Amino acid sequence: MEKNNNKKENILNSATTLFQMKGYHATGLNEILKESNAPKGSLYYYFPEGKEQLALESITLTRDYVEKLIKNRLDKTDDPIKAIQNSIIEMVDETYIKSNSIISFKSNKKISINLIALETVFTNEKLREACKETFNIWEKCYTQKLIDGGFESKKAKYLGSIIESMIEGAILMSLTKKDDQPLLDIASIIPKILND
Amino acid sequence: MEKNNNKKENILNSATTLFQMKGYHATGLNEILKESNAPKGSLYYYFPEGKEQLALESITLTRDYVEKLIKNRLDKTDDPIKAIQNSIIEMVDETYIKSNSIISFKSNKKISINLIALETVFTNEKLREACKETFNIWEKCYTQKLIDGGFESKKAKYLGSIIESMIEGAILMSLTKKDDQPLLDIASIIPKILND
DNA sequence: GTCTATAGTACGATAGAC
DNA sequence: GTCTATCGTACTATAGAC
Repeated sequence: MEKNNNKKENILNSATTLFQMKGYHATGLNEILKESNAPKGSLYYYFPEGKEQLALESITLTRDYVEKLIKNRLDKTDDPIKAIQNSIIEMVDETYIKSNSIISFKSNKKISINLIALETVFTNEKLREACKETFNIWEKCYTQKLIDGGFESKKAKYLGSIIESMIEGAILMSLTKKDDQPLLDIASIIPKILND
Repeated sequence: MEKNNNKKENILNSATTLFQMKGYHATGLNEILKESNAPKGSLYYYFPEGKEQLALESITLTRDYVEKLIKNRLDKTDDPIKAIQNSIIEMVDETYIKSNSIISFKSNKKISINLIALETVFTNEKLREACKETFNIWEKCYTQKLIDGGFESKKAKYLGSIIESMIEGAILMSLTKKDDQPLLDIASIIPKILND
């Protein structure tokens, strides 16, 4: 049973990394299987609904993993403004891909669902809904931290939406430019946005 | 000659819309040709380097189109803060896709290269570079408006980076959630970010 | 210059041996 | 339960008729 889970986990981990790096449509099942050293039969045994199920579980895996990551980081500092600022700076180490690309992404990092979100906006409602829910959960981490820090509920929600947009946008820009400056820039503006 | 351009333009316009909606890998050449009522021979006559060239020209088309759009909108208002805020609000009408999806996107709208940017980060340097340059050009529109409005050059550049990240992130969120609130939220916070 | 037919490959998925 | 062989379909790209 543990063995089964390991096998399933291997396939899912490879799929998650590949979907996040290359995208849903550019990633072939053969590639996933090659990466995880599994035969095709295994894939359809553990994921009977095929590629879509694989993507769905990849999204929820990333959702839960990143949610814990954010919460752990926010817990490290009492002041919500500094906590949020620091948590963004910590993201830089994960997202910024140096010229020797891939490596940092490849080592089982689960960072971003931005690519699969955009890929499915017009083409796959089920996956789009999963991405939407994921963003909402991450957003709520920031909102809750602000509420705990004394912000009024409605304002905290508004600010949480802005923070989430900024972070996902900066990840997009940092990846495209292969430069961590966009992420550092939005981290540094956080106090101005959150202070009264 | 005009005729040729029209034929080429038709193919390119169809490709641009499909790449932006479905992505580079999910869009087949057959689909582009069907949409633009052209035979396969035409595509390879006008775009001898095939799909990659088609994507490259799609990106530059969108780059120039959106650059003009942004500049025109920023020119409408003298105060840079209000000008930028209003230009974001005007984006809402283009980006927000209601339940009857697609239609607003389909009517030849060139809005976003976010999807193709993320798709090519790890897989196609040429296209990634084109996306990077596109983001830089759009970013400079905001930076220049701030400089013209009296902002110090270095600060204007820093703020331009933040504005561009926020906008692209909010587009991502608005599309994924099918909700214009993320874009409206970041528009409303602009004065707080830009005021001293 | 314009278009059709088709090559060659890779895809997602499945059937069925063991 | 595990794995292989293979199906049918789509893809990008090209060859070559007109």
